[in-house]
Amino acid sequence: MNQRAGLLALLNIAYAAQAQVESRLADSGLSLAKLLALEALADAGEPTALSELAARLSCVKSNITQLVDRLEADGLVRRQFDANDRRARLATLTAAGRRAFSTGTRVRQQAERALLGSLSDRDRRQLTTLLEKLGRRIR
Amino acid sequence: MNQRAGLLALLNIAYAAQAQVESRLADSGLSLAKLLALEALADAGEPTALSELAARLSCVKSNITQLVDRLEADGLVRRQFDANDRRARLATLTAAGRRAFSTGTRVRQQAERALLGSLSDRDRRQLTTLLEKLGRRIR
DNA sequence: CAAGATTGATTAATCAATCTTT
DNA sequence: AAAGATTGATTAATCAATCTTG
Repeated sequence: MNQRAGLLALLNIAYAAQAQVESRLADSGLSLAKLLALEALADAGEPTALSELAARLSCVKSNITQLVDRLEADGLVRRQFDANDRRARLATLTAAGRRAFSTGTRVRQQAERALLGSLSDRDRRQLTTLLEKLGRRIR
Repeated sequence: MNQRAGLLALLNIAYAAQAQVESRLADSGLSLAKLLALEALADAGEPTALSELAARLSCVKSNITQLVDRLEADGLVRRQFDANDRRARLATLTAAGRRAFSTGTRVRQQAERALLGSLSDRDRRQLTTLLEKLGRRIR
């Protein structure tokens, strides 16, 4: 994409920043999508229904089905049955999943500091404010 | 994703903004990826090799192959042979492609104004400056 | 019928491998 | 061998349709 002003500038930067983080995470066999799912599970602290996971990650259920498929294939997550509702599947972190979450989070924070650390405190505050304004207007 | 500070805030806003534009474009049967390809062709003003297109859109060649497949199926673009280099394929806009480019661009600009127009001139200048700073640091 | 989850199709991007032409 | 393009596999997301259970 171009570096023209406006929306495309925002998209270009965001995608470039994400690519940067993804490439760091890839060294640990993770993607940002996978890491955020692990984080949601870790935050929940207990087996979590896939539909609940979809809500927390604000995406569609079928996306979670496939993401959990891949996480399960990686051995980071396990599916369990829900004793209270036999329609539901619960996802839980495995030991490897907890390890991946903690190293992945460290990697992500490092990459994030490398990116946003190039801004001064004042610039970073300004950026946060502007993104908040935009965010309010969007949804 | 969460609305936590930092990188994720940037990604959330960017994705939301893009989704907004995509949904407007979808009414005309376009996506942002397709529109940007049409724009690159219109800007070039002449039949353009797919590898050249990949360079202009800064993506991988195989992506362009498939994007042009879809644009060709939509009747917006045609592949031609290159008389000077028989390895190359040239993409050209059809009449429908030129029309789609012009209406799509109007839709995009409208959507963009609806998004960024919520910011004051000063805020918009600030945002541009900050994105430039970030962009310099990233690549 | 509605909720939970899955499956299949499609878009969009990547990478690796391949095929043709230079 | 290198350049241009394509193909096939994979990740990630969406939507529509389906199946099971409530």
